Amino acid sequence: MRYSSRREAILRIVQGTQCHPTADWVYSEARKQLPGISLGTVYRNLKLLSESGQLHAYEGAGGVSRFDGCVTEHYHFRCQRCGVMVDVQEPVDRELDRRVAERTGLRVNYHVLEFRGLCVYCQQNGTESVTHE
Amino acid sequence: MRYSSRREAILRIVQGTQCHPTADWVYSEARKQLPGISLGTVYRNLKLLSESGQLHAYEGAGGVSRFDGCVTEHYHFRCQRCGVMVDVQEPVDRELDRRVAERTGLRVNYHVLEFRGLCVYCQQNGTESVTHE
DNA sequence: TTAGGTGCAAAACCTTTGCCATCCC
DNA sequence: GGGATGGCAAAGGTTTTGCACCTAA
Repeated sequence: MRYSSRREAILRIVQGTQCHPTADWVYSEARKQLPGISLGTVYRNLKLLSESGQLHAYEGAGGVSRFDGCVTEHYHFRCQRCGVMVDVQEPVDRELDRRVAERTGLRVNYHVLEFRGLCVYCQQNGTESVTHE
Repeated sequence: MRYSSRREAILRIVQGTQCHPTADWVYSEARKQLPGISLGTVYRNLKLLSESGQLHAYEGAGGVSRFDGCVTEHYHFRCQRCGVMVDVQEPVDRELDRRVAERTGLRVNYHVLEFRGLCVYCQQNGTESVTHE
């Protein structure tokens, strides 16, 4: 994969945030640095970067993907009301993969675990609008 | 929610399969019984049924939702090559939710766990086409 | 030089929605 | 009768893609 300034910027943007951004959020950030960048380029590079393991992609509610520059295995929590995605500090259980593989014959590479519920903000603001983050 | 023959048929179709179907698959099955049914109706009812807890929806790869008539908590495996989704018989760890909730202040209702890897078929047919299931 | 990267816009894709007719209750 | 449902088709939002033009190596 050849060097490209757009790809580097995109990777840095994703790595530089904890917010598990959508492609659209990355696009608007990228335009601050590279006003001429196009949305297609953002999508193309997010895909390339995730295929090459430099970031991770998670399918989100409503068919919107979220990206994560932290490629160390970890779990997530997603708020059922506002959709915010945060990291969860809980040890990853690799033993689980081994056990399932042995029992089923499936080849298990890893597992994705997502807790669902209400984030702290939404617990306190249940009836208000859904724009915080 | 009032009775409707389309909704009943749709629910039965989802409950009657183990394949975690997409909306499109449900649509094509439904047309066998009700040739005049429309795709919009299938989507509307899948949404209603999942909101009322009579089935579960999972966001899939490529922004495609898959539905599950088995609403008992359980884990899944998804093949990274062909996308097939199967149930995994592994006890659900509710203690995990309690622990995370206590530690983080998040309200955790449940968690979604998906194993990823290669299904038995794809382990043996790695280079062929991707249409089996 | 040249294969890979980019901008732009169109297309593809899945899903939702508006409108009017139809069906439960 | 009246409000929920359904058919149809158009619109919506996200992501991909074709093509001509750049750019890194």
